Amino acid sequence: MERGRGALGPALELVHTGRAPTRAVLTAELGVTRATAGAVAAELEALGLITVDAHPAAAGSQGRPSHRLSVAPGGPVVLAAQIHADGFRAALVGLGGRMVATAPGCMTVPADPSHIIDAVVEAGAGLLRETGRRCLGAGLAVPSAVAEPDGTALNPLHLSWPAGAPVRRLFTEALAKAGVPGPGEGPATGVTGNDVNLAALAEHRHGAGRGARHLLCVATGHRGVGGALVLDGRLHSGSSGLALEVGHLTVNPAGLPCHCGSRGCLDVETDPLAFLTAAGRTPGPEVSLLQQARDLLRTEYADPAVRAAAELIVDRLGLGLAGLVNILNPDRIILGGLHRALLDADPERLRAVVADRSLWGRSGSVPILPCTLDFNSLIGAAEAAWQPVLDDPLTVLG
Amino acid sequence: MERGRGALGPALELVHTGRAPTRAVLTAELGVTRATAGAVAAELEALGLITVDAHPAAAGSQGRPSHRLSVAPGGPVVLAAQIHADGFRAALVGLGGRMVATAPGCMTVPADPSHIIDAVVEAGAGLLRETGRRCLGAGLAVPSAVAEPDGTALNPLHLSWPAGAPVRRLFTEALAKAGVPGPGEGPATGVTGNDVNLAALAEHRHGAGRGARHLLCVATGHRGVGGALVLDGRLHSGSSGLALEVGHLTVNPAGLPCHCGSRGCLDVETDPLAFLTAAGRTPGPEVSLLQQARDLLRTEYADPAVRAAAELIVDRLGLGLAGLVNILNPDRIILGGLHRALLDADPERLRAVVADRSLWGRSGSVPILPCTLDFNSLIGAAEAAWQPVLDDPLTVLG
DNA sequence: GTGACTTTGTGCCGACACTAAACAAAATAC
DNA sequence: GTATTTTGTTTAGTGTCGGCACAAAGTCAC
Repeated sequence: MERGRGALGPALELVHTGRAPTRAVLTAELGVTRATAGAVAAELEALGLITVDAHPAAAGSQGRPSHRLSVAPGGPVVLAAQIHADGFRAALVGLGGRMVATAPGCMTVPADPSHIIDAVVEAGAGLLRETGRRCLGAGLAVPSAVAEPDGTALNPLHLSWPAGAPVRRLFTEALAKAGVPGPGEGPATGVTGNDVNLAALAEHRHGAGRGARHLLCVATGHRGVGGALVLDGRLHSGSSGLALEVGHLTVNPAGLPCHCGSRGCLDVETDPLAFLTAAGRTPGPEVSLLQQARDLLRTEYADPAVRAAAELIVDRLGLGLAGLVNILNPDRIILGGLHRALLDADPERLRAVVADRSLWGRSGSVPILPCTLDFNSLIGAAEAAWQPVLDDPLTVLG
Repeated sequence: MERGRGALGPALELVHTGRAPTRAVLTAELGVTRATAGAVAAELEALGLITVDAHPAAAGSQGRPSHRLSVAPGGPVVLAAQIHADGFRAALVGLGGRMVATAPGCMTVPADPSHIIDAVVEAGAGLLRETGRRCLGAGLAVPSAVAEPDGTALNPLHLSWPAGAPVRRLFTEALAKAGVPGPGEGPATGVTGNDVNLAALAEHRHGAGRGARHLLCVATGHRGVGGALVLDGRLHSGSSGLALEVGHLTVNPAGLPCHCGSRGCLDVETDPLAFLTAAGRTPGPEVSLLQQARDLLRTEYADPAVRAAAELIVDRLGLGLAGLVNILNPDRIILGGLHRALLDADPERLRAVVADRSLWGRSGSVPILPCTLDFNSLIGAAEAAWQPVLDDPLTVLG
């Protein structure tokens, strides 16, 4: 008597995000009867996705103690991959955002995207062979806007890739070449997305964005600024995957010219290079601009010139965030990269600027938080790969 | 043998928006079997919401001709109300966006919002008494941002209302006072929203926005600029109803100061007053600014000064729209008010500016269309009032 | 016209996800 | 030790929908 197919996906997502620690909570969250929740949990356990503790946890409260629901420790995984300016990283990620195995691979990124995509997939496939875990999908994060439905990288700025590189196709081909299995008998099909978008998804599921209904993420990488919006738990990437290109909001009308044709864009006014320049430093070639900017902020914040530069960047960032608040009206903002470091250095200043410059900020200001997840783009790539399973476990696992 | 409760809402919405002219199309659109679609149609007919033609329409194509599905002509209605700078308007609106009866009431708007809300509701209640139609809900459009979940009007700019007027409460109280019945036994509860938001909803259901998945609307009233976004058929109004306050995007860094503290905002650079000023006209007090701007554009577009002013405003509007395209990535843009008139005057110029200044505009540009619906805010208020019925007809009607 | 074909609509049955309600289990409360 | 509270399971039943066969109403070919 197998019951609960319709509620299976939502139930798995609740356990996955840690919002259903017991069957009793699951019952309440799903809005179904105890019988249904029990059947659903039993079926997810039979599928090998979750485990139900044999012995109830320490009671503490009144009534029959409940058995703990958790993600199955030895359960299936997805292959997660990330490509960034300094190289790549591959990992196996289980449900609950758990990193099961990682293969950091630092190297210079070649101009031919297929080489590095092959390499990162091969690294992931190696992890699969070592661990022997079942693989249900694969996701890749790239530092570029990814156009839908083509799956092409439009502006791989930090990489020396050609614009329009067909990253999804290359990823899927690499998965087939490396023999990475999908949920069925065929090879896995690769999910590919922008790194900031995927990081936002990860933060929403497992990090500082939990529980937000309208989550805005803004982050700097090495150059430029990326944005992402998670609406009701789903990534909003626009009609062709190109939404939240927030880098060209005007934040300094008299500012630097930008390649977009305007001046004083968020992109060129708040990225690591802008900060280093404002502080009067000439960036060196040894480590990444982001690293140099972070180091400067950490070690020399007492220096008035550094502090003034930070405040200048914060003011401009605040102007940009205020513009986004007026347009998107999020209930939470999460910052990553250099912006996160700037928030940590002086949280009040940024919050004050945003509240002052957004239309309704004075009545009820938006919480602005640092991101909390390590490797959030990587975890986000895994989240995207898990999505089909979370939507309909039975069809995928059958 | 009542079947098809789950698909009832989607089916009604398909008939309501004219996307399901026959049961065969309904079957395909719902993705169910013919049996289910037939049962659903029968139940909606039994509820008095739709009619199924007794005789099949002229065949034309091969196979058995299908019976026509349409909105029930004498079916229930909702009370729709709109308040604008020049007064108010009330109407009864049936399914399909059909205006069944209207009561235009022009007058000056008093500083006390409850007076005019009482008046517009009383006008609507009069229509209900005259026609004897069953009323299932009520919606009100106001020219102000409406904060959620409070239902207060934050910036009733064109009206002399106090900021923060509790319009939803006043509306609901007026409905009770006037004895407007809701779907159950109690009085109707009023739905209240910003006029541009509601207009966007109406255009999406019955106008130029049909079929768009990510629809952006931008419109000028008399002063300022409003925006709205319809995502997958649902209005996106942000976490507290304040999204798409697009008026403070910077479109002219050296421009006029704005009350928001910045300069050159879309609000002050592209509204009717900006156009009249740019054309060297001093606006008179006799008709509304919007009317004067439209008249000038229609009658004197040949005048080089007027044409240059129009092009200036179009260029600035294009810059603002390009910024929104970068952030929202819509698949269609609809313009209303003066912006609509400017688009009509020179469609190519605006499209070119948006394509040129948006990041990905050159590869695939966004269609920009004029709005097509008369009284779209009013119809939108009705749409919002119909929403509970469209979501779950059985619960509302019993 | 007549028959073949195409498309639409309906009746019947079964699958199945879920509810309802009674029962059972395991803790705390007094 | 008994009552109470909360959790979990069993059983029966309900309602929605898919599958399938059949019927209806047109066009097309000749």
